[in-house]
Amino acid sequence: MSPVFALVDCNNFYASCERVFNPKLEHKPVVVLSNNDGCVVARSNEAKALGIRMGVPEFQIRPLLKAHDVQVLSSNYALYGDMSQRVMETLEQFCPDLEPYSIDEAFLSLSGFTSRNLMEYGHTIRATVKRWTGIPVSVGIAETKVLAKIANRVAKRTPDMGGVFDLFACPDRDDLLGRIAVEDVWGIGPNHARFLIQHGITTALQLCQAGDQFIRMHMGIVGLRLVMELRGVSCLDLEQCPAPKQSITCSRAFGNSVTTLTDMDEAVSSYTARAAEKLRAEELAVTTMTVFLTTNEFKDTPQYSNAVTLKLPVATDSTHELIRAALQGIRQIYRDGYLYKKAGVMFTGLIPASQVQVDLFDDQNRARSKKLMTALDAVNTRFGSGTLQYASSGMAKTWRTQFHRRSPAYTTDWDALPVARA
DNA sequence: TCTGGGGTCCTAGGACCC
DNA sequence: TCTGGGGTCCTAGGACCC
Repeated sequence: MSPVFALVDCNNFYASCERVFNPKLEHKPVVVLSNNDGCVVARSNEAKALGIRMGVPEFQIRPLLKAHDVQVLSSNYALYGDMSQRVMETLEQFCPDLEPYSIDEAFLSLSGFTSRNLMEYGHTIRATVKRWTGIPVSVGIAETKVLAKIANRVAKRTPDMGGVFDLFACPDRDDLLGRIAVEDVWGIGPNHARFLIQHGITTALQLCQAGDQFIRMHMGIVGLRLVMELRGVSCLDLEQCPAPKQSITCSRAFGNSVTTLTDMDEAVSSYTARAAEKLRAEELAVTTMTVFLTTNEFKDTPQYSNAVTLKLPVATDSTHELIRAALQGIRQIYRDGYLYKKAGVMFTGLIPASQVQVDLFDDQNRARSKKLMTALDAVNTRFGSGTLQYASSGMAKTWRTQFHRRSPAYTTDWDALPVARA
């Protein structure tokens, strides 16, 4: 059975989520900002039409935002995560062979569906997701993932396609690939794009026709796979059972610069607590932790960044042990006299929590600690994250990430349920 | 004078993704 | 004044072992 992939991708996902619960945003330019209201991370079509680029700092386009009455929102990850789940559950109804690829897109395997009219099926999927979740999606269909990505792009950018494009039904594929810029191919980043253009390869078609040796030598095995996929040879399979996590990170830019070890301790404590929650949610324990901090690279002030990697004596998932280690780490790298902008912790060497090797001389009471963590997570899930927290995370939190224009958590907080008035 | 070969593990860095 | 966060995979090189 020759493979068939569909890529279903939500249109302007964060902006669309906001619109579902706030219809006043309909037909207006909308942008969603990153943490600390720093950069634009999502744009409605109207905002794109104004020339607002992805990733641009908000302060640089402030006059434009004002002039066009652009609706500006802080990001609301609780809302987007929940909406993502609804979209994925809807897709699953159509096709159990589903790989959620990111918060706003999923690959479907339609290999067993070739007797159907794939284009029509795509339209049914699209209409149902819209009806059930309110989120508009685009569907691209082809025989490899890389080509499905391209098909999806075509679906999105060609309004008369109605949001679905089936590459199998394309009469002149070379012509189509010839119109796709090489830097727009999935897997070609800025570095490889620059290199390829220097060598006269500027379109997906030219990349498709490049020599295997040349690609292997300059872009490695990953690049070669990508080119094979462009040629219609499927090398990237649908990954249905997600591989176990390799790492868990929590890092944030500070709302205000941190200049004291006390504040740094608080920030790193709370990031460690957050990362530990994620760790327990995955039922993992950590053996190695990296702590890092850095100054503001955009500022003309003295620069410093450093990181330290600590091996934990026993793999653990308990917040207080991890905080203790993190604070030790911070002491090794913190230097007075800098304006710190960001810090974080990364857990690597993750193992299933059930397989922790206990040290013979281990002095921790593991059973007690496990009960405490279970209770802590339960309270914070029920009453909101941060209801219970460690004293070392501090109270004032002048460094805390800022969200001045956040929408309510419409779907995950009873108090924020939208109210319909008759 | 003549200085093997192959394997594993770890780490750092680069490239990419959304 | 104001510039995000969280991941993956691959590769090269060094340490170490037999």
